[in-house]
Amino acid sequence: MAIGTRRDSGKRDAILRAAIQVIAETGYHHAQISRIARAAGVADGTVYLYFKNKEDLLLSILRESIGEVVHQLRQALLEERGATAKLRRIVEVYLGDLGRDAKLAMVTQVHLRQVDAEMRRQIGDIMKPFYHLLDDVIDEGIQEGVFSQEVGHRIARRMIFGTLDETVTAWVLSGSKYDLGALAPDIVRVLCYGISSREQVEEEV
Amino acid sequence: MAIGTRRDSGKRDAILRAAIQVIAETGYHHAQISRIARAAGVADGTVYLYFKNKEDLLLSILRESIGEVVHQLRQALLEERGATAKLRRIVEVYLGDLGRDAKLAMVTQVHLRQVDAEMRRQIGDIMKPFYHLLDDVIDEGIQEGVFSQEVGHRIARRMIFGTLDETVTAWVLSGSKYDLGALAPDIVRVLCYGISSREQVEEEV
Amino acid sequence: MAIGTRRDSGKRDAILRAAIQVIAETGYHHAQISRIARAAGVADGTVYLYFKNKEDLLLSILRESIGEVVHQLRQALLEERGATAKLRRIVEVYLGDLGRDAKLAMVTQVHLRQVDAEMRRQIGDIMKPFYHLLDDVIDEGIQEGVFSQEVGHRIARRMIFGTLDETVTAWVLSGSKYDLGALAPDIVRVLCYGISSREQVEEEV
Amino acid sequence: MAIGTRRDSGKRDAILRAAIQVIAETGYHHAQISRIARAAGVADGTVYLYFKNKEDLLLSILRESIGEVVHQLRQALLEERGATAKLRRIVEVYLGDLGRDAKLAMVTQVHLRQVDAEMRRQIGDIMKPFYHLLDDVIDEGIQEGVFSQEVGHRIARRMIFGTLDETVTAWVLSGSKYDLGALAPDIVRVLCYGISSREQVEEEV
DNA sequence: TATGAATGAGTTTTCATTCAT
DNA sequence: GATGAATGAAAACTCATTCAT
Repeated sequence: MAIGTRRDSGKRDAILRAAIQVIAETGYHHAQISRIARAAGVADGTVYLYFKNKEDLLLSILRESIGEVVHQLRQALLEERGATAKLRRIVEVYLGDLGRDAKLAMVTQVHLRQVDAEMRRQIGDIMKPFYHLLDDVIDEGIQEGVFSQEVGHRIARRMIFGTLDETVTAWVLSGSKYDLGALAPDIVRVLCYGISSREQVEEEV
Repeated sequence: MAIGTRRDSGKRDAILRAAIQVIAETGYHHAQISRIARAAGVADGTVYLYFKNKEDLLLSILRESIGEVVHQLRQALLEERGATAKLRRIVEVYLGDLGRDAKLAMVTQVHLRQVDAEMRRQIGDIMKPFYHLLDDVIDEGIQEGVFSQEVGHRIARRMIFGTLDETVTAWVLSGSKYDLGALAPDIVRVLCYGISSREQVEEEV
Repeated sequence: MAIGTRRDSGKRDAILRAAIQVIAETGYHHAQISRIARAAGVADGTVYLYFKNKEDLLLSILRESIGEVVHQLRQALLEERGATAKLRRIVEVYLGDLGRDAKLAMVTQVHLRQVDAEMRRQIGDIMKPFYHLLDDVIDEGIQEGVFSQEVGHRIARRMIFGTLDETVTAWVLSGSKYDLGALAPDIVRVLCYGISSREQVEEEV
Repeated sequence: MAIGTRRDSGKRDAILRAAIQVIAETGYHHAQISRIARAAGVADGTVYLYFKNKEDLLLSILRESIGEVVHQLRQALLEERGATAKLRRIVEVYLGDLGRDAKLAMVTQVHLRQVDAEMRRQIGDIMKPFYHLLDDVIDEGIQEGVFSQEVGHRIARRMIFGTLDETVTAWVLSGSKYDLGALAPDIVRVLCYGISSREQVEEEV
């Protein structure tokens, strides 16, 4: 995503790209710094000129990719009116972005999880802007009256994020063979209306 | 859950229980076999009389706990009529069981993920019976006309599992302070009807 | 010295002896654990069953050799009457012991010093019993009236220890070619009467 | 001492001073060239314009400071008549100079020793002029009849140097809190007459 | 069955030194 | 003379697993 699109510090980008490549192939614990360095065309020590340590390198991948998603989302949401439209856009951008970079998705969905408690906390911090974005849209929907106020913020957010996460992980683990972005409309529908049929809902109404 | 309820081979159970304890405390990678053995009151080598290796020990924890959940669910679902009631029961039992054993939940939700791609595949295999159970209930709901046939099986299953998973993980990471089982009704509602408000749905209908 | 004379834990002694050998040959910083292990006929990991780390291994060498010297000195001093006789015995045992094991002397006099401040503090702690022994003899001499009470404890102790240390170091660095123990009588005389000639002293008296 | 007193090549002096400062604070092995360079206000590479390598930098500190001591001693000894007076002056200048620069003393007494055998040999070479100075005074004393000819040159020199060295090291390690130079008279007395009391000596005479 | 002493493979990180500018 | 980005060699320590008893 964002990584590598800027012109400055070519080596830093090269290392990040190489890291995604190598981690996607071999997993976090088997991704040796020396392999990443070789793939980036730099010496081992050069990695440490740009990243504090291996952990920092991994977190930088997440930070910059999720940062880019959040950045794109902020732009995109300016164009949308209404919480439902904004939620749709969130799902589209999230699945679209990850669906376009299977290697990055492999790293964030699978390998990034192979870390200890301390790193998980840091990952949580990095994800916060995305959570806040979701929360804001949920808030807006409740204000507008299009989202149920009976469903708590937290439950709504966890459903949305849990569904997206499970969807991307399943796509990655199955080999990234189908078009992930194409699932967006169905995902949005199920997030908004659940799995119940219309008839069922009408009856209850 | 299932672990320790049977009377045979007390050492095997002792080792499994010790493993859950030690992994919950220190994480998978820091959970040394020697520490687990000491906690179980056996020698290091004895662990290898009951489990092929450390990986097998970890998978056994998941296999037996998820196996017990599935077993309980099968019993429970016999008492329920209608797909919606069955889905409700699944959520109740799942959240109830994990909510009663925070250490086990910590292991399955957090530490179990810190493994490589090959183990992820095996975890998928272990989870299959649970997925099938979900699929059967979704099927039944579509037949009955209470679940929408427009929503695909896979998307429905991933939404349900993704939501449950994210809910349990959030509970574990926040310190298991509140009653997880108490969330079941809200979770069921959001799974069935989504986050949209009733008024919104009526309008659309 | 003490190392290897006891019958228990043959591997621990083997590792200590190998460490003295390898450190004497290559210096502390170049003495790789794997080389020490190979020289001792054990696996690398075995070293860590007996010693906490490389630093602990080095300190153990000093602790046990100086411990043995102090032990021998305590025994020997029981046989002596008078502070001068005791001082003579200290010098004899000290030079005699180190003079009999050039490799050990090389380690304690040269390589052991190549360590950081924290280890130096620990070395100081290990040397304390030896310093105390010196102090006790100096005290006794002053009581008896054979040692000058004008010379402070500390200065006396530093002269004695500084002279012994410099003597052993010079012997080691020159290749341990002569008989170190044979220097004892001259050393004792210079410690007691200094470098002044008798005539000079008489004149002043 | 000598460092920084000459007007030429300000950078060389700046680097030497910075090196003493940084080594005194962090120890030889932790004193990175980049830190020394930063403290001196020059680039890393600049250090190598003035010193062959890190080892050469360290040896230069010793060479120039001991060189200055020897130079001062040569001047001072011209003013003295008699071996005893000269020895007194040596002790005064040595303890006085080091006592005035605790950082430099820390480097020469503690950190400078943390080096390998090869550097030890070079350190020995640098110390030679000081040893020769001692030897000359001892010679003179024997000629004059004030120093005993029974005590060998080497033993006398090692006692003198060992005592001085141990005294300075103890001062440095205890935090340089007291006046080192003030110890000179007591040190001289103990070097000349040893630790024996006058009564004791008279009896023996 | 049970023990536990012994094994040995495997990798991040630092930092003195170089050299193109 | 001066810079500082880039280099790359080098080693301690952990811990899952084995196997003789």
